[in-house]
Amino acid sequence: MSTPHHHDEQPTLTKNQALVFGALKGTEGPLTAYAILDQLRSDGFRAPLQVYRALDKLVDFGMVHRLESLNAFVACRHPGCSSHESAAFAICETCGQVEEFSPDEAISLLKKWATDRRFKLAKTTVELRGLCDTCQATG
Amino acid sequence: MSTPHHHDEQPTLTKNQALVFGALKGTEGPLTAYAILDQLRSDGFRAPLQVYRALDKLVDFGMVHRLESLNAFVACRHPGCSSHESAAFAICETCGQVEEFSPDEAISLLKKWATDRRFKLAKTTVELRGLCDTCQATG
DNA sequence: ACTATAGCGTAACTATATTACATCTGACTG
DNA sequence: CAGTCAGATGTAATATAGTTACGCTATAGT
Repeated sequence: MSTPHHHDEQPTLTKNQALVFGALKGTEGPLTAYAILDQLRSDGFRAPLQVYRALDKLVDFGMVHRLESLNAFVACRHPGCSSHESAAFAICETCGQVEEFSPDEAISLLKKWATDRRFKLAKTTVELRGLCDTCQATG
Repeated sequence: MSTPHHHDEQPTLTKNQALVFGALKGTEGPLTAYAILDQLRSDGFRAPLQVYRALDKLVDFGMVHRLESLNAFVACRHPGCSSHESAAFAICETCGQVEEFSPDEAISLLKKWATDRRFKLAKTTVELRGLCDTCQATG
């Protein structure tokens, strides 16, 4: 196996990482760390740290995103996990659905702002909260 | 006094709201709710809820922003509290300094994305994490 | 006075995340 | 093979963040 690097295409996952990633992939919408823990108790998980450790790695690999405004996590839906650096999320406050998108132009403008200020950008968080199409119609 | 509305210019603050706002204004950088609580114990604050209730109102008034990626709060630095809707934050991970700015173009693009998807936008979170100019030089 | 609304005080609790420390496992080295 | 080193794991305890529940207070309108 090759040494795992930040943002490798397909890093080899440990057992715990695979279990946590599986839980996220198998769920539509975000999961909190404790929700993942509960799902994985039958697989032997006992403590939050087991989940947080796996999540740290998965986020580092670019396979999972953290939603800051929800304290929750989602599997990356980008085929091939491209462009995590420019990921943004639209979160419906009614149904909880999360749509991941890549507002490249907007992100470029933010990067330009950072460059102009000599701010060395490590991570960009863009999260839209509101009501999805369906929930507006329903409500 | 006029009835306080969302985003009125200068809403009358209650005693607790004024204390919490004062704590934030008097601090360079963000404060967590519990940090505010500790600061205000000498003013009679005893419980987190006293802080959270005041913060809810202050955020509603547009006088305070919540930083989702820090679980913390900052006083709005915009003169006259204009353009809270397009506020963004650059957060230095070394010194903790927070710079508020208004990336109007980027926000417009995000709004357009939302409109195109019929996503009814309630709140936009834009937070840049990284290293400020000074801390790059220092470190 | 009666009522409605907003604010306040306190306790208990839930939810989220980290620290500390011990153990295990596989890979590399001499 | 024994030594050792890094990464991963298991567990408990603790720290940090936020909410629910309940009752009381203040003020404005009728």
